[in-house]
Amino acid sequence: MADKTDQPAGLWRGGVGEFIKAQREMANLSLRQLAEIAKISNPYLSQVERGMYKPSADVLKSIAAALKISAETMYAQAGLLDQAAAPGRRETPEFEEAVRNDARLSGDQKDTLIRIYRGFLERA
Amino acid sequence: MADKTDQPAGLWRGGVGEFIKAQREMANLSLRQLAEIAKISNPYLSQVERGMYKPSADVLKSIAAALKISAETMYAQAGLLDQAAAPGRRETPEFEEAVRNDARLSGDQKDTLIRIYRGFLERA
DNA sequence: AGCACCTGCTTGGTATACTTAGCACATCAG
DNA sequence: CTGATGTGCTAAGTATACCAAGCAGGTGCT
Repeated sequence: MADKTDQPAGLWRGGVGEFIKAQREMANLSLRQLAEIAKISNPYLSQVERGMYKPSADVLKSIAAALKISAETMYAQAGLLDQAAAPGRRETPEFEEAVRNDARLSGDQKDTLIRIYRGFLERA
Repeated sequence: MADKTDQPAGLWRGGVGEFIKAQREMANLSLRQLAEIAKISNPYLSQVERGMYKPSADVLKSIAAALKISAETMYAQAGLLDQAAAPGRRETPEFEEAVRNDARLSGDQKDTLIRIYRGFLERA
């Protein structure tokens, strides 16, 4: 929670709003049109675009769908996905990513596997 | 917003809570421990685990980090990243596939990692 | 002049995400 | 048997995400 992107309260410096507004204008949609498609109220969308509120993931997903953008791109813009996930995709840390994403492993088990793995790499 | 996953109010049928609880127990963390790491209150985490509240993306991200799970995995479990996904996006990397594709590992090392991995899975 | 229909914004309220204080039951040390 | 410390949970309050109603300005049409 205590991220560098967090503002004390009430106001939020988000680039999400600007991003949404830019995408909306590029799609030639009015506030009310986009709000209706995304099933949110138009005043709220207005406030979101101006960075007064930090929309929930549900709303972000809904807006993304209305704008025909992937939810991932939206979350990335909102700073909810620490890694840049857009087009270009890296492939270096295959192993550790696979371990971290494996829901069947416990935290300790993940640490163990990664420790062994790194040990192997150092021996080369 | 008016998704199929939405319940009228107050209660939510989400599998996220169960998922979080399972991951927390696999990591041998108490409610308070995880709550402190994730910087949320422990009663709230309790309620989230029992599906009484639908946590915001911030909280999900924070919990995911505390559990050493990728935020994407978390969002997917929460139903916030459904199928559409990004165009060029690859499937989730499987552990054994990642090991076999890792050119920096020797054959023996690959076998060792996979053997340990399978041992971990059997313990569940 | 009007009226109709856009545009985005403000106001005031409701719903819900989230917190702080504290309860009830367990386990272990003295 | 106490007291200390652990577990998860309830209750009551605060903060904020979100909505419905309505206002002010712009454009066009008759």
